[in-house]
Amino acid sequence: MIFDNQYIQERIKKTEKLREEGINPYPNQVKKGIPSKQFLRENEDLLSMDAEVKKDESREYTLTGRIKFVRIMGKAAFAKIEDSEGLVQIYYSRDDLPEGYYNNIVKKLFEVGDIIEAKGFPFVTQTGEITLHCKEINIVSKAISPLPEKFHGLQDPELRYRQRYLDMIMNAEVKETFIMRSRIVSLVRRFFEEKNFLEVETPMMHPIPGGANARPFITHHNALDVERYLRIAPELYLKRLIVGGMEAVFEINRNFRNEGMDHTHNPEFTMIEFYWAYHRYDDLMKITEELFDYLFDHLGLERKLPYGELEIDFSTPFAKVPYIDSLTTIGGVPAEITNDREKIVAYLKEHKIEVDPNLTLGYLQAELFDEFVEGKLINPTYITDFPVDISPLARRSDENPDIAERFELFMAGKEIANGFSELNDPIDQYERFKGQVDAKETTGDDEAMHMDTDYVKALSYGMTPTAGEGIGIDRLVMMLTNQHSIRDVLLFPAMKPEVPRPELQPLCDVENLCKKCGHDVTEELKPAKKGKGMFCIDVNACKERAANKK
RNA sequence: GACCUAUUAGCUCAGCUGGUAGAGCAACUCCCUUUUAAGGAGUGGGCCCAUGGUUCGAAUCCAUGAUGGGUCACCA
Repeated sequence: MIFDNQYIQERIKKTEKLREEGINPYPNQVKKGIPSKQFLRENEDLLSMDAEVKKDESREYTLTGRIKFVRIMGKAAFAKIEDSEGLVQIYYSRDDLPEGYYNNIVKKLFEVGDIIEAKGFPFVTQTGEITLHCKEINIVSKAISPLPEKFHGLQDPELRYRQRYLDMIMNAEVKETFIMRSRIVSLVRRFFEEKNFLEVETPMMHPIPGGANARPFITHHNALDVERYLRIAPELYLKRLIVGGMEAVFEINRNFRNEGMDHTHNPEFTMIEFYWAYHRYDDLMKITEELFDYLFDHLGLERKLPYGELEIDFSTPFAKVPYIDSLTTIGGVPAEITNDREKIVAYLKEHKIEVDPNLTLGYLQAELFDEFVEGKLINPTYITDFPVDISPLARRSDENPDIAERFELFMAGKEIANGFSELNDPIDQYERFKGQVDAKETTGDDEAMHMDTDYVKALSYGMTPTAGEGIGIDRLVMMLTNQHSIRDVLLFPAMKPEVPRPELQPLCDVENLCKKCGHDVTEELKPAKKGKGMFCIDVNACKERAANKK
């Protein structure tokens, strides 16, 4: 049973006791009191009051919050209660409350973890803390589970993620990160709205997974009796909207990828994707820099932020390095190798990286990039002009058909954004999908894209030249809040299921005799392992008895 | 997926080379009308992650598994 813990039982008894006293432990008609910070601010003047006891009994306040500390000193007590803004101290004593209420109710039945309402007037304690002197205290919600230890709080990361609400109660700074996250999302949304982008919502359940290279989650639609795939990216739907005549759209929402989990990957994660007709990929790089400036200005952040041991300089414009150049200038790969498939395979082998030698040049270059370049990109850097064969949805460069008009933005060694001029040639798109389907077959790449003829059909009606980009919101938040695990920027990160403990089996009957010597004084025996019998506690005496038996 | 590491009271943690479990906070019973992680006196509380193995004896040693964390690999 989930309530069989002794501490919970104690608290349930107190809850019953409240009911017996005619007090509802879960009342419904409670209004939020004055915010804690406002209470402290409005009574700051008491601090400079020229009086022996600094107080103002004419002011009346109601505070509501969760009890975090209680200090009882006989007939008077202090407690700290916490609301969403922070802690505030209250004081209550026997003689200020109705007859018997202090001794029998507040002192006995209210405890750390409970949410209460306190009414009274402000005063300043001897140590100079603005405190509410209570004339009335009421229960708002009784907690029957105890809170973790008050000083160390909740440390165990597993419990912090599984019981995030407890983490939030105990670790105030957690809330700060999520407040930042909310502000960032809000500002991103506002930025694009101010640029006259239209926010749209496209399907989360796709008949064909598309828009990225990733394995999807599969679900089933009963009425239609068809498989549906949770979306891995909204890209292909957003571009259908461009075909339909929308010229600037964006969507901020979840993508789902059925892949491994680690400190930068969660099965569901948040992206913004935006599409901008009559623009090209270099416009995207400009607007992305604008977005960062907008965020930093509105969040009041310094342009140089710490990220663990690193310092990241977010000053715009960001560095720009063409993909192939980056292999040499940043990755240190000799230039004569980077365009030769066999040399790349050999070079990778030298560095103890095994690859499928059937991979195309672009994929092999991607191996080089992932291995030698990505981790070294600390300050925000655009890597531009990607190989076409790893960019199946991007438009070819007019100058070089092997290169796509595509960039990715990296910082702290991690990819944050990916954007390109969109491929709007339906025939070329059809061929590229076919290339992906072939890759699926030849190299067994189960993350390669599927043929989406419906999308090609949409393109066949003509799509304006368009540029589109996706920005990983979770990773962006990590960068701006100096968090190193995606789990720390997700309120409820994905976790493996908790395995319930099997019910304890009753101990089978064991003779109360020592297995060695036959001694039968129960107090002098102790059980070995379950079902394995009893043994003497006094080993020497046992040996003696065993010897005598013979 | 590989390797390393952790799992002991509600929480935070001790527990060495095997001898049968400890502290602080929290809880319970008292004392205490300006405390700040309040203080003082006392009491109760443990499937030592699970299952096997070694052993007279395992929280401790070994194996396997579960879950968490870390490193790497995979992955846009």
